[in-house]
Amino acid sequence: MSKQRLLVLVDGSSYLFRAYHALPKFTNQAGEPTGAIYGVVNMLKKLRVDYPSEYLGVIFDARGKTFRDEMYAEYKANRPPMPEDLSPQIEPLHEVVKALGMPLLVVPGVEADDVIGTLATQARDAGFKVVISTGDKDIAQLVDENVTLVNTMDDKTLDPAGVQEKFGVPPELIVDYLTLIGDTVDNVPGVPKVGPKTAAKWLVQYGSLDAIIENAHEVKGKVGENLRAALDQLPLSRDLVTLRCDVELEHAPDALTMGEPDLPKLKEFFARFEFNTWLSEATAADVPEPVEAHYEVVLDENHYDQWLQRLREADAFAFDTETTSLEYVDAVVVGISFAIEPGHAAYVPCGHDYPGAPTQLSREVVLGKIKDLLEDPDHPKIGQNLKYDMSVLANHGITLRGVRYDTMLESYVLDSTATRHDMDSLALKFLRRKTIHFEDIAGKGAKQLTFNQIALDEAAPYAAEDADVTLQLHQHLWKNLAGDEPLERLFNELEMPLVEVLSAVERNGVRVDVDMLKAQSRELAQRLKTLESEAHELAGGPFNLGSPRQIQEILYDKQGLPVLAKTPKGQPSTAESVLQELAENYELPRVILEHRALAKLRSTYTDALPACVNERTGRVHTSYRQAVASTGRLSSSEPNLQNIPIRTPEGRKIRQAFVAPPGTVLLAADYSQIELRIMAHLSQDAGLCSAFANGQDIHRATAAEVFGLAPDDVTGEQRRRAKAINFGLIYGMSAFGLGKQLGIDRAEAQDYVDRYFERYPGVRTYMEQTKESARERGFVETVFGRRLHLPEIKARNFQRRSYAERTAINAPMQGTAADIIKRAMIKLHRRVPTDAGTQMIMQVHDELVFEVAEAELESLKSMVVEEMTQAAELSVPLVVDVGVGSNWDEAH
DNA sequence: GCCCACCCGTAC
DNA sequence: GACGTACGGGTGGGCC
Repeated sequence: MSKQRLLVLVDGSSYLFRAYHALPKFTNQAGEPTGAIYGVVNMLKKLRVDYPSEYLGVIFDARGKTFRDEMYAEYKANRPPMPEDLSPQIEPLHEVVKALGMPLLVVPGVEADDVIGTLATQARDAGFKVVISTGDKDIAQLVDENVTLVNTMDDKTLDPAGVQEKFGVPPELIVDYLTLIGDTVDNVPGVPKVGPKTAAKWLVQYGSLDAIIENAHEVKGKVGENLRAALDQLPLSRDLVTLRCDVELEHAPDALTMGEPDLPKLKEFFARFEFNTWLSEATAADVPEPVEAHYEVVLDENHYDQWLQRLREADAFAFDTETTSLEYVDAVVVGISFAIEPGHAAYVPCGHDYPGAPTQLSREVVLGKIKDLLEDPDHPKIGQNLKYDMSVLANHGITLRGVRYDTMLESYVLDSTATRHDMDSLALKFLRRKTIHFEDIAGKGAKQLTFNQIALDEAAPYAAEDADVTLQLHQHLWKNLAGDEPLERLFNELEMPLVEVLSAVERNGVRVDVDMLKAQSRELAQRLKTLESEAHELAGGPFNLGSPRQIQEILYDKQGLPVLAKTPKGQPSTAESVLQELAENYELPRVILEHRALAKLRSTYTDALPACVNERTGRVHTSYRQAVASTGRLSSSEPNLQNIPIRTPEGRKIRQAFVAPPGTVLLAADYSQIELRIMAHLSQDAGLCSAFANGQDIHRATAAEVFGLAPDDVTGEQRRRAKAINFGLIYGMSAFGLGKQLGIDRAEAQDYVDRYFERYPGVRTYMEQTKESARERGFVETVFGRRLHLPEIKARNFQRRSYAERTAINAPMQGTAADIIKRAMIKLHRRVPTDAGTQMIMQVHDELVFEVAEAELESLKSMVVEEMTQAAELSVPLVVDVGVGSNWDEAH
């Protein structure tokens, strides 16, 4: 015999009002009211404990008029408007209810009570027991032997006997009862002077409202007169208080089933509203059940074959390579680990050599047997930072394909502002799991072992865990990513396909003329020496020119120069802009500046770069980091090739050392003003759009507008100022910042800004809307759906909030530009022929650099321009400038 | 010898 | 306080 099904219906609107009035006026740090949300969610949680039914619906009133307003113009006319700190709680509450996994019903044109009446009736007829959670007495009319009420605030339940006891009439007379009493709040007229007592007395005496009406003539006294005077409007009142039980609904009661809670969303809400206990609960619940680890070490061919078979049969598998080095171009595989289901993983060592190491399968056998599988695009792979594994495998002639899920990128796409996306951090954050760290088994510092030197009983659990944890992370992260269409597309169509492109660009490397750099170093050293003596002479004694602290002492303490600015720590600043100003009147700052500039070039570039040339390839191989910059940009490190000097002639000489090998030339293609173009696209500002559409020099056009001149009459200085305005806007700069940048006073800078916004009003609107949307949604996004979370956009702390606002303005532009060039890179990687020596070798945010076989120059040039300009359809054209030369400086 | 915070400067 | 995103070199102090 099956148990009778139970449907719980929640009168959300009734609880919303009751919670609002019952609870103190909670607000979060950002000043958002949260009390009513807290109260309702608290009630819902309690209800789930009391009635853990499979079927449940939470019903709220919709906005706007209902059929009762049509029936009776005065309906609810006495009701005060909704308090202004309640209405902003409604939408978020709906979202929380959904995130709790509860079916939410908001039906326009009727009231929540009518929806409840309809569902209760339908459910009862379908054989359900129904419990209605409400604080509203009107709903007592629905009670029968299968429908009961519960007031979750005070835990009182009402069955038919309870209704009789409470109201003095049975449920079927509740409508009549309410009609006689009327409702002052809803402005339903009843019979004046008739309250609960009289209504119940009459109904007991006569049996129904109709009977009372029939016998109205015999009722004595003032109330009798009132009753007779009210006779005409009683039918209307009865209609108004009668719940409709035939509302057209999308779903039958048995479709109202509890879903799984959306824990990430709940966490987001609970964090935002500062419901910290629930936040911890949700955080604790958002961790998969830990599974027992069964890790195997594979040492013989038979065992390996079994694993290979399972890998081939799996829908997807996680793997990780262990190697001799973090340097991807030199790393050699010493083992591979696999996981197909959580808790089960294997490590296949194939290169551990230490005294007493067990006999292992050879690298040739291990890689040889798995090559086909790794190269098969139809076998999806899961990994953490797969670009590295891809490169390591390439070192052994294996082209990794089917690179489908990179957990590092899953985490990055979900939240680019997280500071770390390495496996250990992700495991701790998402699985609450403390993993074995590399340093735990390899040691650190000078005596750090390479992986092949680590004993298998330590290495195997570490390696197998890597594959296992990666698989578990993927399952967890993918649950959050899949189904979020924009993010899923960004991941599938942009970030994952980019992995192999970046791997190729890194492996291609750049040829650097080491002799040239070394010669530059020597020359710089000489000039530095001269400048140093000069400085020491001016200072009246030796000091370290590389030490800001010592410079500060000399300039401000010993020589008493004016302190024009301080560092964030409060120390007198010796930054360039400050010394620049001091240099107008003093000699020493000028010398320090020149020394600094040259010392920077030497230490960071001419000395450092030669050390980065790989011995085997003779080229420099940077690492592009795909999960670092919160806006979606790439970053480059070891060495950073994205900050090679260009502005000064001395700096540019370093670019001359980035050379094309014989038979090739360098081609550099960069987007012209891409971020301003994106600003035009996003803001749809007419003036900005038409300036780009007409191919104008944008800074000159801006100057013409701001200074009220014809473009041809704009001076160089005016153009420079307009350029500063344009860049400042992209960064969310204030008038203060602009003034400082241009060396003008704040009022003048404000005047520029005002005139700019007067001429380009769309830009101002866009910026305001972006901030507003960030406040509402908690994030901003790029044209291609990349998100950047801004939890501090509502911070009370001015500094934090302002910073979030500037980020909100900048991120969509910077991020869209990043998306666009990534798209172009993917397309070009697929199109560029690989046989004649042409290859992509660098990306610098808005620029791509290719090494091009001379014979292919013309075709490549048009291909690059085509793909870069077509990488996005904006409302303004994308323009790409191309240069060619034997070195990177010439190619500009 | 190693690590880290700080200051500074390079790029887009 | 005031301009977004990065990386990295040198100093100088603390720690082992």
